[in-house]
Amino acid sequence: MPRPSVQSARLNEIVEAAAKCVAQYGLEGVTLERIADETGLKRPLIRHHAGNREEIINAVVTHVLSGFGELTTMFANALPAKRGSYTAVDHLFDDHGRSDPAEMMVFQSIVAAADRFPAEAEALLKWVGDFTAVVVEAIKRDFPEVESEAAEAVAHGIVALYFNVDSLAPLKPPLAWRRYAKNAALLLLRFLEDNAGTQRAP
Amino acid sequence: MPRPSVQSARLNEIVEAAAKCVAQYGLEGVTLERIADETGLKRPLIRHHAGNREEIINAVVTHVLSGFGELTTMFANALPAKRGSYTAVDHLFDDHGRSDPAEMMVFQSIVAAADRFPAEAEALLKWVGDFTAVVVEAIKRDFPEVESEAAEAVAHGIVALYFNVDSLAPLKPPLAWRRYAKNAALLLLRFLEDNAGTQRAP
DNA sequence: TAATTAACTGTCAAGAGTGACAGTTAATTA
DNA sequence: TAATTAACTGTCACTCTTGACAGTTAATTA
Repeated sequence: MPRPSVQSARLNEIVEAAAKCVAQYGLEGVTLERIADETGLKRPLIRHHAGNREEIINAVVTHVLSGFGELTTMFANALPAKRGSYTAVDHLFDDHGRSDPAEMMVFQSIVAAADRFPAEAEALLKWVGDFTAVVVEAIKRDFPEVESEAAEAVAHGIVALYFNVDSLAPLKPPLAWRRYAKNAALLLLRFLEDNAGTQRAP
Repeated sequence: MPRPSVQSARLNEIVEAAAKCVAQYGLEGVTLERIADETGLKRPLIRHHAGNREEIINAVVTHVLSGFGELTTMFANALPAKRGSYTAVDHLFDDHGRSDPAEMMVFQSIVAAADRFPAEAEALLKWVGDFTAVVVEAIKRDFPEVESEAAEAVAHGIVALYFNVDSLAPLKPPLAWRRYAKNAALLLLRFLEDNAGTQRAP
């Protein structure tokens, strides 16, 4: 008999809006007023649904972190058993399956505030490791003879190129830069192609 | 006969302190109080020497940007005529000649705020292009026969790896990651070594 | 040593943001 | 249609930050 609750839906709206604020202004730039403007809701309502400023910031951070977690599993599942490393590169550097640009900026904000958010920073580091590990696994499936060190180097290179493209996106870099990044990633795989089983120290 | 002025020295201190604040808290997190704490000066003195909040933020941004400019020329000058590309990788991935970690965080803050600082964002983009161009030139000197597209891809890859290592530094990643990054950079150069003059499309 | 001028301090008013709460509106069901 | 409960609004007090300015201290030279 009560009025139906929209709490969870509103909470989601609010967290998404707060994420946009974090992306633009950083963690310190999150104000209830900005969230209110972004959502079209009145400021006191923001607090009613999502708690105080600190709770909202925590919610954004955990939301983004869990989003990253999902991204990793989706990414891992999208890789076929053979030539998975090439599929990975396609996924990462074609618009297909890109991450939300705002999320990447939240990522950077947490990194910058690592001192004040040690637990979150650690989770983020773990995520980067897990994400890279997915690429490493794909590489090892495709190139079973490759040395672990080389597989790690290539995987880290691919992930670094991906992060870089995404994190520079707000600067609106020339389109060619994305192509260069993808080509560089492919060059790293080419090395494995040409040297699998016959590595020397790099 | 007046008391000697320390204006310029103080201004420098203040801008450096403000840069630290930007690194930790983002552009929105810069407060005169934090700068005062960082420098040990009283808040009103901050304003006396460096102007109001907005002017200080602008000063930080231009200071960091010009620092990047210097970094580029120093970097370019440090590269010998032959095997300059390898020297570049050594410089970028060994502690030698690293950039101030705070500056990298300011970089990220400006990127995030690109909408509100279009001119600064453009300058930053130009800087990234210039910095990459230095690597491209070194590559072309070392591998004169290489296709331009491949040289760009390798240079972008090396720079991306460098940016990535620096921007993740606050997370205190495992030491191995830096080695992986350097190895990936070297693998990119290896590709040029093995394929100079006999390139096919990647 | 006295004049001069810059460095520095204390303090207050104005503005922005947060937190809290009373009160109003609206949707559902008995 | 009346009761119930959640969504929503208006507003006030408190805190934090900025901007401003009067006043004090200190170093240099005439």
